[in-house]
Amino acid sequence: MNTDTNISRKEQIFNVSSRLFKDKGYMGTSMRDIAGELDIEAASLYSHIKSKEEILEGICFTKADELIKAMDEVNDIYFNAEEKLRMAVKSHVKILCGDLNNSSVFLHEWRHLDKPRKEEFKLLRNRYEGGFRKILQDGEDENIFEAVDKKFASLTILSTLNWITEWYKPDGPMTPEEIGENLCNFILTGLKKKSSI
Amino acid sequence: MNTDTNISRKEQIFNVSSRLFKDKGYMGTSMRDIAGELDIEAASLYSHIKSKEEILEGICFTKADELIKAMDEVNDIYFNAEEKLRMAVKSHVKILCGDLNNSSVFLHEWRHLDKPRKEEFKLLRNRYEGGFRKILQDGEDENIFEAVDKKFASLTILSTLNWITEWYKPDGPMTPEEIGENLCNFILTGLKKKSSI
DNA sequence: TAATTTGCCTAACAAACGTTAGGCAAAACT
DNA sequence: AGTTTTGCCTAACGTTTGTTAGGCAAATTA
Repeated sequence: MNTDTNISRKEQIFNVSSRLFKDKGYMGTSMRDIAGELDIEAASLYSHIKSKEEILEGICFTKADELIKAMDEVNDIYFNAEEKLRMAVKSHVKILCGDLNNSSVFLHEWRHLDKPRKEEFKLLRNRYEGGFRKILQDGEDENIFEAVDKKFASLTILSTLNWITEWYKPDGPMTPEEIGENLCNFILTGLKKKSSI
Repeated sequence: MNTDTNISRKEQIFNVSSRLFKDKGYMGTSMRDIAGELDIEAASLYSHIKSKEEILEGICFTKADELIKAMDEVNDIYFNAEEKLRMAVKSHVKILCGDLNNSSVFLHEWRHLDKPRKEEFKLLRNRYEGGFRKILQDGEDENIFEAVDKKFASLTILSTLNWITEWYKPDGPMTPEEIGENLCNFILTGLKKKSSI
């Protein structure tokens, strides 16, 4: 029945939680809901975790780290801005699509973190967005991208990418790679200097 | 102090609620929170409304109607696809920016509607998205847009537009009209046939 | 002026919430 | 073998939740 037979109970709790948080929201999901999915009592969860917030924290910060790490790699490996942007977009899409539940929680439920952790999270997120801003700036310096407002453009790009979690279905007609490819083209047609087409 | 002095208490409740729902989510906002903002007791709210859900319903469906009505108008007035798309995008941005709180609730909190109302809502939303799909199809038929997957493209467009509510500030440097204009250009560069540039 | 409606109040409700305490059997170690 | 640890249990806690009942003064209507 449960295919998660060889992963720890703690991981099971996180998996179940991220699914429920995605579907009903952090605030709409009770400890009893989570426990119910695992056929145990709510109180039993506390043998494995410290609090409900710990689950949300774990999900949000793990995902943030994953994205930031991927962005750092892109900046290490590639040199020209177009290539960087292509790879950044693709790995963003890949990370999101590969883990829809956690990604959705990362994108929408972080605001229910308590005050200090929330500020910490926003710093991380801004650092990640900064990665995109920098790539856009590089492209402008290299004279291959239009001069655009970096904040505006990076948020527009991310908005396009993030909405994927709302409609992407793993068994749908497009693979994450194809989606990434399409979105890249869409974004780059808007960004590239017309003279270079 | 309260500039809402000549609007009904019911409207005040809706206004306050949409702000709180946006900031803390529907599930994170209690009737006592709402009442507190109006300096009355939670029980007093029930002189004006039937339930908490009624507030959420009101916000979500009012906004949905507003958007659908605007889309119908666009299709009535304009004829060629590019013009239609420009106007659809602009009125979408205008409606969102003109009422950030309600828009944000409309976009993110609808899933907390109860079962039957939620299904009803999803139908409306799909009808609205259908408006965009149709415009894209028109453009393809008129031979001015690239042939693209309509569902994919319309969702990509909407994702770009909807993210506005996350960062747009009424006192920021750009007006909703300018934003709409920029986003139109961004989207249309990606869509228009290269031969027609 | 009398009657009615409006808009708030206090008090309370049952249910659901996150979490703690203490216990107990089975599994894991020494 | 005896000891410790693990992972669950039941029971309960204090709080917060949406909502109802009933009352009462001020505003509105007749």
